[in-house]
Amino acid sequence: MLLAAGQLREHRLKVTPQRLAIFHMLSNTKSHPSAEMIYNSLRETHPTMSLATVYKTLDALVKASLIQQINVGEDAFRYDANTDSHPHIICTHCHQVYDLETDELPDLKALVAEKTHFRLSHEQLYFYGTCPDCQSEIH
Amino acid sequence: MLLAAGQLREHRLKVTPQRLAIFHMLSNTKSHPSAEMIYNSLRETHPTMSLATVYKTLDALVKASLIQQINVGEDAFRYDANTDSHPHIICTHCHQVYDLETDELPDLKALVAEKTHFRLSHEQLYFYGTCPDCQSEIH
DNA sequence: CTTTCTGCAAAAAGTTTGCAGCCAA
DNA sequence: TTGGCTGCAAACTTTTTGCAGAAAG
Repeated sequence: MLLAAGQLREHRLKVTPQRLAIFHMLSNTKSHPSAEMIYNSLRETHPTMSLATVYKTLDALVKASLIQQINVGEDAFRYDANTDSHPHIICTHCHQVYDLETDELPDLKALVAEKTHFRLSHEQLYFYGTCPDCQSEIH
Repeated sequence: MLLAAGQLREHRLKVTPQRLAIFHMLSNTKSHPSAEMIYNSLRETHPTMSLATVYKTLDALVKASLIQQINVGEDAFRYDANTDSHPHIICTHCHQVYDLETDELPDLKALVAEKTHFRLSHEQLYFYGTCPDCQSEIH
């Protein structure tokens, strides 16, 4: 992937097959996978890659602001190639994590900054419930 | 503490000194402590209490909906005796966690439910930044 | 050729569990 | 009395780290 390689180079990160695979996989999914999920999904194509490498790569990508780490309240962190600080909605039944379009919600940052006098850097908004698919499945 | 004892009994939990101490400590702080912080702060008065007991007690209190567990994105969980699902604001400098009054923010739940067709159960809203105290300290 | 990266294994950190004895009801 | 609770130690899970060899630039 030329694009990914360029982005890595810009941050003075060496372009390795492992990094390309992880970054590429994250860029082409909407599933917000955990480190373990990434590791398992790349096992077929990269059978020698270790879980430690997945963690080190994710750490490098987060530090370079090429991906973001999110914490939906499960045991493990999830990763997202969309680096905007956008709200997520999580199905507590199937554990899928979906994006919410930012423009669908009012901007709270300015309001909170005004009320609290904090200098705000980012926010994390999570909504939990049952997704439409799981709702019909339960019935 | 009579109040706390009664709340424990209502949920068929035995009233023990350890549970009273933990519940009481959580009810009288605004600091959203972690299990470790609770353990350390009760060491003086309850030197024989183990960290495992703190975890088991917190688990029992969460299950009884007497406290809530929050996940501000740090390594460890934090606990809050305020069981309403209210937004938090976290100082990334001093790691303090503050409450935000719910009525200061618009209610997003109905809006999100309408847009996504999820059946929503709860939400977690976290704002990150530098608190006023740390802002002046840095200068 | 230098520096960074990988992959293995071991360690760390937070949390959970098994179990024997203890205590609230 | 008895079923639930405590406290200890051991286990477990996710993530981090040290290090030797491998690969990128």
